[in-house]
Amino acid sequence: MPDTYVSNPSFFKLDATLKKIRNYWQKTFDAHCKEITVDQWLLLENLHKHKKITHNELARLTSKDITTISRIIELMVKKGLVLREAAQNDRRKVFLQLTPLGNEKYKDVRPLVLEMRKTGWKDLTEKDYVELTRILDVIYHNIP
Amino acid sequence: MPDTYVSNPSFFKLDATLKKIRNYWQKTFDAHCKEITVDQWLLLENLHKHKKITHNELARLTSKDITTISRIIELMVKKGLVLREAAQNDRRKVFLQLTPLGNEKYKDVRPLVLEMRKTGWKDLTEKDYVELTRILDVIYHNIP
DNA sequence: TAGCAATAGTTGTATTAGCAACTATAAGTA
DNA sequence: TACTTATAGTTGCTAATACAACTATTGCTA
Repeated sequence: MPDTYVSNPSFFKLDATLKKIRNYWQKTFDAHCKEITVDQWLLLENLHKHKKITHNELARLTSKDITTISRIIELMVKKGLVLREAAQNDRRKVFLQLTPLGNEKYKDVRPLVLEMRKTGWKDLTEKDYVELTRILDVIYHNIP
Repeated sequence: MPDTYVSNPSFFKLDATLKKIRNYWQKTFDAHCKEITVDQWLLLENLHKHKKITHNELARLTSKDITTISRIIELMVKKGLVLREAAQNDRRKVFLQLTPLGNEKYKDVRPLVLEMRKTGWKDLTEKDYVELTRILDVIYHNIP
């Protein structure tokens, strides 16, 4: 591998792109008074999809630390979006699920998210999507 | 664009990959007792390259908020890596530059970074690098 | 059964992130 | 010159991140 790749800041480009996306999403949420953060949205999306899961499972699904999950969920419980429910057969576990308000919020915010994804992918093809996915997967699995 | 791309979590994959890289870098720094964070390294790298720049310029170069720069630099000054120097002709400006210790730190950490970049790019080609760069650039510029 | 390891989750602490509000200085304009 | 606007940077606040240390519970094993 030529030194140019090695010295070229791909990490930086990933970081800058992600920050741009994150900022755009947050500003759009704010502009539409959705009162939700980008990461809270990610948890909302996963809770909507998986219905009833634990902190640990949510952490694995979102690539977030379980302590981070614990704190974001705390905020979402305070907002009335999420319900914590102790598991019957294992008193260490806590099941998480969306409240009716949480489900409403999901339906309310989702169209915005679809629009924003479209905006980001404008002028890119299916092949580009496959390529990006492939390359990121290789990088991900290269790292111990 | 088919709905699969729109609904597919490319944001999530970017986030997960970046987190994986960031974690790996930090753990490697820690394992070698470099006493530096990933973002402090990014500033160190830019200060080494540009010698003498302001907070604002550093913010633009790193895609970071100027408040974030201000606080990271604060920590680096405390560590003796960076020197703040008031500009002569404009008393609002502060020039930043590496101390001799900062330059040492750069030379000390850089080999680790090169190694880690190689690890991440293992099994990927020059074409992959160009593709990734191109796609991320398009996404970046798609976003208002 | 007693003891130890593993698992689920929380709390403490430090770092990064970004917005709003602030001070200080410089530049442009009536 | 006086007033307004723009620029450079800091501070307050809230959120997300990650490691370490902790509690509580479960499972394994001698």
